[in-house]
Amino acid sequence: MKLRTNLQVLRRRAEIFKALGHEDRLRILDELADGERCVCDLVKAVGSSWSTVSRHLSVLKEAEVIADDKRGLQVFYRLVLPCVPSFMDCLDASRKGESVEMRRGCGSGSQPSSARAS
Amino acid sequence: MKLRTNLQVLRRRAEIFKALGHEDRLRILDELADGERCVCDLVKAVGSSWSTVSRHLSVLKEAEVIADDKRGLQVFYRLVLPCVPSFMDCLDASRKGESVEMRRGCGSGSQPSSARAS
DNA sequence: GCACTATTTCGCAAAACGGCGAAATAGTAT
DNA sequence: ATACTATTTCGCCGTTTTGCGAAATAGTGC
Repeated sequence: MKLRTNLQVLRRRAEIFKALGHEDRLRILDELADGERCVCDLVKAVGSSWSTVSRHLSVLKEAEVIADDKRGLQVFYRLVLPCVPSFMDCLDASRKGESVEMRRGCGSGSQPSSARAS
Repeated sequence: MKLRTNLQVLRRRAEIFKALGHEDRLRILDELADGERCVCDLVKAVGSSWSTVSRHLSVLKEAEVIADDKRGLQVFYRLVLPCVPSFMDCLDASRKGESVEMRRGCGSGSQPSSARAS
């Protein structure tokens, strides 16, 4: 019998998931998985306007998924939430339609990590 | 040098994150973490109208985070995405303001799992 | 100070989302 | 078929999110 998770915790989780719930923001995280990047790099990677990318970054930062670091004229962003990359790998393992059904064992370290590259 | 993740994969991930990005839907998943539940139970747990809860369920089902099972008059839902619960635990470990900074080791099996109960 | 570059904030319009009650659907029983 | 229960779908409407260009801000060099 597990106790019900309290509202604050649920809200915090939802904030993170909302921040992650956008294709372009996931593209940004994909870039940051390799190490920090300046906004200029991320603008190139995403392909939207500076203002749009900047807003995506502020959403991720507000949720504390990423953090920034100003150096000179540039601002560098880096991934801060530790569990994101391995969770992504687990999600990718459950491609839509392929029926996973509570298979355990996802979540730790580095999975085979297929599904890369177009 | 990691290759860029392709668009389809990003879209699939975003769909899942969007589905998870709502307080009430996380409450539903919290209930389902204990085992399957009929819609009536979930309506009680969430505290919104049937139509609203039903829509939340359809969002989660469409994203294949949960699956349903009709038995008689009732519909039972169950969790289907294996990595969700452990990811939640990792998220909870990074409470806002507490600075996690790339600490690895989240993601596998069952963490101490604090943050339960109001 | 002025010019220049990198980035964020603002203000707007379009699209997506969330919640509700009413109506529709489906299963069971009589 | 009718009645009853469990659940989903629909239509409306208010709120939030998104994307953009323009303007604002911040850091550097002269």
